[in-house]
Amino acid sequence: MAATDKALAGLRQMIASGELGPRAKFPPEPELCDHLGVSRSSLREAVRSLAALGVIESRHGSGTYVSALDPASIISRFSLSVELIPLEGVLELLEVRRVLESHATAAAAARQDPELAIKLGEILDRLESTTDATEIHFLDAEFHGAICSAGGNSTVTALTGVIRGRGGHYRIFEPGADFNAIKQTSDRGHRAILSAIATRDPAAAATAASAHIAQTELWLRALRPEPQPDLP
Amino acid sequence: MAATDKALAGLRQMIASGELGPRAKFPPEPELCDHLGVSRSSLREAVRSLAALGVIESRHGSGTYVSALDPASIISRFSLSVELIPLEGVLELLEVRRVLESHATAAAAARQDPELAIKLGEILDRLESTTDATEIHFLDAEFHGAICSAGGNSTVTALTGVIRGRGGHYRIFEPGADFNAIKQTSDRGHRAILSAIATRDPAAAATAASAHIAQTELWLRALRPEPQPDLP
DNA sequence: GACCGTAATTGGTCTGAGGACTTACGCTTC
DNA sequence: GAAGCGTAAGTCCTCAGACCAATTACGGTC
Repeated sequence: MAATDKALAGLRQMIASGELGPRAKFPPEPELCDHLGVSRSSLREAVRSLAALGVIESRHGSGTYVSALDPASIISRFSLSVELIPLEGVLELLEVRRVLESHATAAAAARQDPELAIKLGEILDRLESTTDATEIHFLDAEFHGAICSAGGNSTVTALTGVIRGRGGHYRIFEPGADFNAIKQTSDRGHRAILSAIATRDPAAAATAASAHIAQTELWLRALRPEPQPDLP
Repeated sequence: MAATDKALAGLRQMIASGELGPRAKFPPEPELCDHLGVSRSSLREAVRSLAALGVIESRHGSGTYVSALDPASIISRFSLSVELIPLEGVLELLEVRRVLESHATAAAAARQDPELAIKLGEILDRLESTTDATEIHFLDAEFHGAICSAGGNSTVTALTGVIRGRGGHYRIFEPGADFNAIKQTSDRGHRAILSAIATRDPAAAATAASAHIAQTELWLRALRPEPQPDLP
């Protein structure tokens, strides 16, 4: 077995066996090297692998720790890879988002939280009064994110958030020929979702959310140009 | 900016900008080090990070390549981290599986593929005639996996597969007090799903799948003992 | 008891060397 | 001329040692 793989397996086993629970601290690197029987380079590469997956966190000068191991933060790490997926793959991901977010929107509507509808209304007021692509993207994420949070499953919120972030790299809302038509359709979709939530109608909320995201899928299918995400 | 982060950003940018497409080959390590301005150690740690996320593949003696970048294979990489999530988190994940697999099962029922029903029936015949925990787990995965595949979205298949793999580490089907009752309930659930698919009733299929997975959630809530997954 | 500076601990980075695997090329052979 | 084979080049993998940077812990000072 290769050195790095051996280290990787050893580290995972330490967590899986319960020897180290969430937020627990690993022994210092030299000690781990001795315990796992690999060099420091190989150990560090293994640690990096698990850190990329959100399982481990290294803090300079402090130590190496097991992460909180909650699904939401682990899923958030996917954005690093999902943002690189080409358009064809994004369409498959959007179906996942449509199904999950439709479910979450229905749950949000069933929750009967009056403050949610007020908050969403404020977001939409701002969203409808702007034409700046960046701000549109931000407010759209805030709107859908708030609904998913109200749905009560943080894993769903994280997963839909990652997918939404990827789709956002395709500039649907760039000022252009169809900009006004697309923006109006999008705004109407948002209002339909809010209306269903405000009237506490889960079925209507699910349908509205599903239709709204399906519309996004259609737009993405229409614009097949090359992706050009800006990375930090 | 830290060296490894600089290398990580550089590598991602090479892919995101389109300079390197799926399956493209990276320059040799020394060349990349020079281009990115970091040492080989830092570069290799960055490569390991992206490899863990399924974005990059290193082949010993050959070179470093961009992966196929398809959503299914990237999502499959999640199993490395999802398998370490504690029980509380698994319950949230199971809700995701319930929603997605319910959707996929409905889609499979709508597909009207006679061979699918035959194949599923054979799997259930074998599943109902065994009491071996390992074989039960394997056949259960085969049954649900075949249905998801028929649903037509490989991302959904990969995602539900990862979650199912995690839940499987909790030994619901260990011979014990409630073994017979649980097994019979599970078998009935599978038959209900198959029946809905065979009669091409998407709504019934969705309901049956949802109920079946919801039942699994109940069982997992009931057994709160420590997780003990066996890792390779 | 609170504050602060120093020392110890720990992860981050770089360099250099040799080993292991894959691939490509040229040679031999039929 | 084509197939098989062995060698050589290319490339990633692993190890070792040294030094840097950030955090933490300790002791002294006020």
